[in-house]
Amino acid sequence: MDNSTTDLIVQSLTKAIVEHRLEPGSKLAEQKLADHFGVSRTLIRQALFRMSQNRLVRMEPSRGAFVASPSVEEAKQVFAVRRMLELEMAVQFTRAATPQKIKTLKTHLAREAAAVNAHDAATRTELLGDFHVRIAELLGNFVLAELLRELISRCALITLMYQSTQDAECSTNEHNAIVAAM
Amino acid sequence: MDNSTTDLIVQSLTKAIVEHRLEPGSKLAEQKLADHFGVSRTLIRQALFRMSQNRLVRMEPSRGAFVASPSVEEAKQVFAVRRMLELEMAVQFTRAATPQKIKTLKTHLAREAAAVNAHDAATRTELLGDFHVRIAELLGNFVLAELLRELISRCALITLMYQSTQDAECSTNEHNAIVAAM
DNA sequence: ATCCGCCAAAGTGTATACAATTTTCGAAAC
DNA sequence: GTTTCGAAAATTGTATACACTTTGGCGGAT
Repeated sequence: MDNSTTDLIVQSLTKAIVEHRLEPGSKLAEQKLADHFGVSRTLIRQALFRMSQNRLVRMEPSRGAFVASPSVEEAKQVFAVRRMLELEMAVQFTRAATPQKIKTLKTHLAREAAAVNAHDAATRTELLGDFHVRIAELLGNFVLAELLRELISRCALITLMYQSTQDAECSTNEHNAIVAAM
Repeated sequence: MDNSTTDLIVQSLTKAIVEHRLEPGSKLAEQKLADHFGVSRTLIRQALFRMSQNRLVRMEPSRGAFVASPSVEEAKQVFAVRRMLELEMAVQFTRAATPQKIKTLKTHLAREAAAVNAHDAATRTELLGDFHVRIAELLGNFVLAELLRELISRCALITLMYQSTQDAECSTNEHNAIVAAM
């Protein structure tokens, strides 16, 4: 089946949510989105359906789709899972690391640094998350990489929601420390 | 939005795949399924779409949906992720365990044993997987629990595919050992 | 002024229609 | 006998239609 168009819509909406252009809790009316993207409701529904599966969107029966607004409790759990995976992943990576692989990570860190210097918050956040996805890929575990990507999207939404109260995200400095330790 | 009907279809198909009534690689024609379930293709497509997200179904553009047949490589990766999570989870649980919680697990083990004695392979497999989901729930992390459930479905499909070559699943004995160690 | 019921408007849920693509199968060519 | 071509049939992808539910507001009763 061809879901390339749906994919584009998912990506576009995901980006909008993660970049906070769509606020948590706001309604995602199907017809409005359909008009906006110039497609029928069918494709919009598919996209919303998918996004409700990775929890960026919440759907209520007969009431429609809304940008997810995870509770504090759920937020903690998502972070806990992410931490679990990334911790164990770091351990495994230090065992499997080769100079070549470490070099790849260092290249990534350089890009992070560039984004920080350019005060480009959007790509900075993106790269901060990608760091861990990259490690999963270097471990050769693409299943893990994909799972992480999903978790990271959820985390991005959460950090934006609770920005003021919580700032637990990995910093570029921490990433540098991790790579240095290998 | 109401997806209760779709949910039923997903559950039914998932069960069929995990119980090996639908072989990996076999075609899932929309109209046939629609007739079988007595609904329109719309709902079938939603169900297949969802199942392709948790990788029990693979979809090819313009060619349709097929029961997934993960490669050996992917199988290893899925197991690796599952092992990572369950390992770290066990560690955390031993720290957070209370007599009450251990008792809950023991009850679960009793049910596992019953299924083994009754030679009920289907519920046995189900309970073997549920053991870890239960631990996640006892940890209070429902996000983790749900993630695990998904991974376990994938694992079930994989073990059925490679049954002859690989038998790496946790046994009831191992579960007993884990609980005893707490 | 507030509350209740009712109707219109808007929105969702499912089915169906239709275009586009793939598959199937038979006949012709080699 | 095998391969190749092409048209019919089947299947997928998207749009649209329609029934049903929710929402919002207006008028009247209290």
